[in-house]
Order: sequence, then C-alpha cells, then structure tokens
Amino acid sequence: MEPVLPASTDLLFAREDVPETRAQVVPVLVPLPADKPYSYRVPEGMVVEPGSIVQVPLGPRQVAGVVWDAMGDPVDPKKLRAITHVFDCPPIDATMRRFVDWVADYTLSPPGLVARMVLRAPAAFDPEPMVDGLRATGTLPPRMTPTRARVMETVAHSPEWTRSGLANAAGVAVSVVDGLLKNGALEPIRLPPHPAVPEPDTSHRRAELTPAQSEAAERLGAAVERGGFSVSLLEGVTGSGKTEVYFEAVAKALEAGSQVLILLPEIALTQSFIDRFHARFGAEPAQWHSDVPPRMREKVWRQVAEGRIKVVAGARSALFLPFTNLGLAIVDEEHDPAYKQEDRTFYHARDMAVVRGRGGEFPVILASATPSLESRVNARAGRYAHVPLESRFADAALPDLSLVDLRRHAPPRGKFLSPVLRTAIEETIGRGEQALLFLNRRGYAPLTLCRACGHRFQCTQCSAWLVDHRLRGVLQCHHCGHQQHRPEACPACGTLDHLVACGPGVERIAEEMLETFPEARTILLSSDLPGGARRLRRELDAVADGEADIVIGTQLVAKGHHFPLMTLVGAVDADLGLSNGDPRAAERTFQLLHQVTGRAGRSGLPSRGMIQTYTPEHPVMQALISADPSLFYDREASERERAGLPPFGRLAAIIVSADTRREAEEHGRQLRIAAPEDMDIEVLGPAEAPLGLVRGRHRFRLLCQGGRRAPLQAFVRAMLAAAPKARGSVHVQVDIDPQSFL
DNA sequence: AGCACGCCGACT
DNA sequence: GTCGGCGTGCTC
Repeated sequence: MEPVLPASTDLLFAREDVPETRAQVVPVLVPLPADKPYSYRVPEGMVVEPGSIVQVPLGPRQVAGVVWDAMGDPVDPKKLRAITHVFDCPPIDATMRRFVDWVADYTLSPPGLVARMVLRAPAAFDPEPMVDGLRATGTLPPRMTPTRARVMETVAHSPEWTRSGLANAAGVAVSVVDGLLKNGALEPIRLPPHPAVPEPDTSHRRAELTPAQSEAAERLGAAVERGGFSVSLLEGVTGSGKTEVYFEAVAKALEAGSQVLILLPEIALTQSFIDRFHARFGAEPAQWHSDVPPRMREKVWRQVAEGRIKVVAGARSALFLPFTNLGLAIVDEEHDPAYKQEDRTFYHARDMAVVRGRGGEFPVILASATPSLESRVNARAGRYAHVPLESRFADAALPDLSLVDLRRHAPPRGKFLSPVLRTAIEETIGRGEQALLFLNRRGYAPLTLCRACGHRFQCTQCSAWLVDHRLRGVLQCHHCGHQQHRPEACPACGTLDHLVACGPGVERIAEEMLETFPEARTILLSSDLPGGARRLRRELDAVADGEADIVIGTQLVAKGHHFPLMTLVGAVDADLGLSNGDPRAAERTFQLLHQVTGRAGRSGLPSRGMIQTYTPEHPVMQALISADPSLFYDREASERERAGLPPFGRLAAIIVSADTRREAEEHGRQLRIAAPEDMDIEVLGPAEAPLGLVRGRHRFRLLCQGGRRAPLQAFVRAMLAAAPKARGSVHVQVDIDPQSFL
C-alpha cells in the first residue's frame, strides 16, 4: 500500500528556515527523554506523514521513532540527519498521537518516553513475512486415490491451506499433499501470516443472565450502541457476574466492528479469565503483559495496529497499543493499585483509559466490587453512569462476616489470635474444611527490643524498625532493604538472650498455629519465602487441592486463586494499615479486607469471615460487615473533601532519591526554596518516603497540595526549572495525584 | 534511555 | 604499564 501524503502536510511542515531546495524536514519523536521532537531530513523520494514509524540515526545507533505533528526547537542545519527508513506499518493515528501528548503533559514526562511505551515491540514495525500455502487449481489429479480424494474434499471445503495444515486436516501424510502439488492439482500460494488469535464469535455461547444482570448488561450495551464517550461504573460484589455482564458489552462493540481493550491488574490476568472469555466467545483474547514472549508481543502489536486483532486482554501497558479502531475499553478491578505505574513515567492506567476513551470518543467501563473513592465520587456527581449489580444469588455465596473486638476477646499472653477465632479454626478444620489467616506483614515480628535496656533495633540507613525474619535469621528494613544478622546480645548494653520480639508477622502466626494445632497441616505463604514465584504457585495449587488445613498469608492471598474448601477467613490485625499516614489508608484497608474475606464462601458451603480489631466502631469495620458500604464511601469522601485530598483536591509528589540521606534531603530543600509562591499550592516536606524497597537509596518526598483547580503541572514545572539541576546520584521523579505512598 | 568519553584502582 | 569502574553529557 502506497502511503498517502495528506493535504495538510505542507502546512504542518512548512518552515521559513527551510532552504530553497525544499528539503523536507519533519519532527520525529524519538524514544528518549527529550521533551521536544527532534528534526530529521526526509530524503528525496521518501514519503512520510505524521504518525509514520521511521528509523532514524541517533548518535551512534539507529532507533525507531514516530513522525510527529509540531516541530521542536529549531536546530542547527548542520546537525540535521536523514531518516533512514519508513517502516511498512500503519501510522500511529492522530487520536493516539494526541493521547501521547496528553499523557506526557499531564504526567510531566518527556513525550519521547511516552512514545517509547507505544513503540515497545521491537521488530513489529516491518510486516510479518507471508507464509507458504497452497490451494486447489481446479484440475483433478490424473489418478485419484482414497487419500487424494480426502485431500481434495478438504480443499473443496476451505480453499487455502498450509502444507502440513492440509495434510493434518485431511488425515493424510504430507507426501500425499506433495504429490498433488507435483501433478498440478494443488498450487503454491503466499498466505497472510497466521492470526495471533482466532476471531471471537459473539454468538458462540450467549450467557444466561439473571434479570438484574440483564438490566446492567443492557445499560452498558446501550452506551456501546449509542457510541461516543461515556464512563460507566459497574459495581457488583464478587460472584455477582460482572465479567459476564461486561462481556455482553464486548459483544456489542465487536458486532459494531470495533476493537476492544480489557485491562486487568497484572495479577488477575490468569488462565481463569482467559477460560471464561473463551467459553463466551469461542476463542481466546490476545494477551498483553510482561510475560508474553517477544515473538508473540510483536505479532500482537502488529495485528492490533492492522486491526486484525479484535480483543486484547492486558495489563496497564496494553493501554499504549496502537489500536486503529478502539470502540470500548474495560478496566476490571478498577480500584486495584497495580494500575498505578510507579517508575519512569508515573501514570494511572484507569484514569488514562478514561482519557483514551474521551479522545477516541468511545465508552469506558470501570468494574469493581470495591470501587475507588474517585470513581464512586465521579458516579455520584453524575460524571460516570453508576451501574450497580445486585444479586440474591451472590448474597448466598457471601461469607457471614463478624468483628472480633480484641478488647473484649483478648488473645492469651504472647499470642495473637482471640479465643473466638481459635475456636472457629478448630471447628473449621474439624469438618475437613480450610481456614485462611490473613496478616499483611511479612516476617516474624515488626520490632525487636532488649528487655534489659529497652534498646530498639533500628535501621542504620534510615529510621525504620528492623523486621525480624526468623526463617532467614536476619533483621531487615522494609523501607530500604538493609539487612543484618540477628545478634544474640544487645548491641547497646551487651546483655545476652534478652532480646524480645514485639508484635506479630505471618511467621509468628504460623508458629502459633503449629503450637495450637500441631496435627493440622499449616502452610505459610509470603512473597519473601525461598523458592520464588514458581514455588508460590505450586503452594497455591496445593492449597486449592485441599492439601492444607490452615493457610497463613500476606496480601498475596487476597486475589487470584479460588480455594473451594476455604470456609473461614480470619483477619489477624485488621487495624494494620489504618494509621500509616497514607491518605488512602482507610479505602485501601476496606478494599483489601473485603477482598480477602471474600475468599471464603465461594464454595456453596456456609462460611465465615472474622475480623480482629481494636476499633470495631471504625467506619471501615462497620462498612465491612454492612450490606451497604455507601455510608463508608460517603463519610470517607467528606473527610477527603475537608482535607483537600483527591478527588476533591490535587496532590503531586516530588520524589527525590540519592545514595545518601544528606544529598536527598539537601536537594529536597533546594526544590522547596524554588517553589513558586504565587500559585496557592502548599508544599509539605521533605518527609522521608517509604516508597517501595529500593535498595540502599534514600528517598524523600515533597507533597504539593492544592485545590481541585490547582495548576499543579505548571507549579511543578516552575519549581524544577528554578531549582539547581539534580546531579550526582540524585534523582527526581514526579507523581501527579499519587495513588499510594507506600 | 543508551552510549561514549573521561579520569583513578587491580591486574594480563 | 593496561583494563575497567561508573560520573557526566549528548543525541536532531
């Protein structure tokens, strides 16, 4: 296909300083953190348009870039180099280019880095090679044999085949096919490359929906049929059939000839989702996530760009695939923190999906049992359509939830499970069912102190307490990763054997269970256990197969696997995480506990969830045991509103990291001094920021807080421009409206 | 982001 | 005497 030069190109690319030769110069966004496109010369005879994917020389190497719309800063003509190659690839369309610009501007990241996310499929820009195939010529073989007849019959049914495919389908040896090729009954042809996935069939197996599900499906379907931009929040508890409901919207979009994107949090991208999709549409969706092998990535990228792939199920990065005809985006488990990318360019895939829908003028569906506060507020304000999904069927599958007041039912000294929960475990495992104990804290104990002198073990690199990891025999800092051997004597007073562990971690709960129920099969699941992800998968499978009575786990047990025998879930310390300084602490705790207690009760057996807390009156606790969490959301919304936090106010976190604490703190101070004073935005910090486990690097943050209309981007830009440039080991990253501080 | 250029420690 | 550490700076 001959690329067409649009009429507007002259306007777009005309520049006064281009000499008489009319050598065409175009802007090209290259995949590096330049904040403007670079200028490249178009060689005589080459035709490019905005969106063309081109190969350009960049320093010593060749890179792939995208011809952009507006020229960057003027460049010394002597520096100009020529585009080396235009890939034979559908151009990145204008909608996608505006999306890239918007994301770059909003997230304060260089457009080149955002474009880089679009181009993350090396070798996908040249067409896939055609494959060898064959078809009937219309003449019959001189001598017909039974096997030849089978081949000819197969070919009559469907005209184009590969050599081995035809032999296979006809149930004959390839030599029979070769014979027919030789005597002219078949002829070789070139076939388009195999599709990455078969086309979904919208009428494959229509779901049988309950009246409530049908109503929700109809509302979503109507949004798809109406076309244009809209956002719907599909809210329904686990087991209410959200997936089946939005599959009907997917079917509607496919029938209209559109492509569909289904975003899933990384962890939820499991075989079970793929299986359900297959059952409904008779084919698997194309998948896009970090584990997709490179060859498949290329195929998927290419075929999405060509419009050949209709449905992609993927992790957040799938948002940057070059769809040409996207007509529906779904964000499943929209509240999930995995949608937040917190390295390089910081972005929230749920929010960016909404922006892509607005730009592409198509509907977006957000689905969750426990929506984010933002989405709830948007729904209440009428910006999103609220599509609640209630179901009596689901109620029956829900566990019977109760709060265990630890003040009234205190655990025995040195233990952490209340007698109420202990009895429930005993009953559960006595029936041959499984109990899950959830505690979102790795290790044995969060604090170690000396009974002789009161010394507390603190991290030497930062100020956090060192967590006792008894299985590994170390004390580890969960902020910076620093670890040391667990000594026998107190480093402060030298007293031997007087060190005492304070508070529970999962290892300690496992120990308590082994003591209390020595004959039960107890499994500990924690991300820091030896054996890595593979061993963890095996253990999870073992639990699902009933090879354990008591399971103790951190938040990794909250989702993914289905445990048919799990009829009791105990939250060991539900208050954990409520007072960690994160503005989203309450919301996160609610979502996590809702999710983890939901692990019980999908078996049809009567099941229970018991939540141990010192604050049963807390709105989070009340919301968990209430059938209607609206009260919690409303209350949380008004608290955020009062505090000026998102979604009512705006936040930016500027994260400064360095090898030494001093360096990071000093640069943070410089930034703060440089903050403009005329924009009505408050700067808080630098405060030490436990932002993930970055080994050895000290991270501080400045929080910039303003009202809903605060010009945050302009403020941060001004601040970064006025401050001295970060040098040495110092790095600065910007997170607009941060979704998490932990 | 890559990648080269540029000055200071342990080796063929 | 060299190989190589990664700090600094540039890429149209």
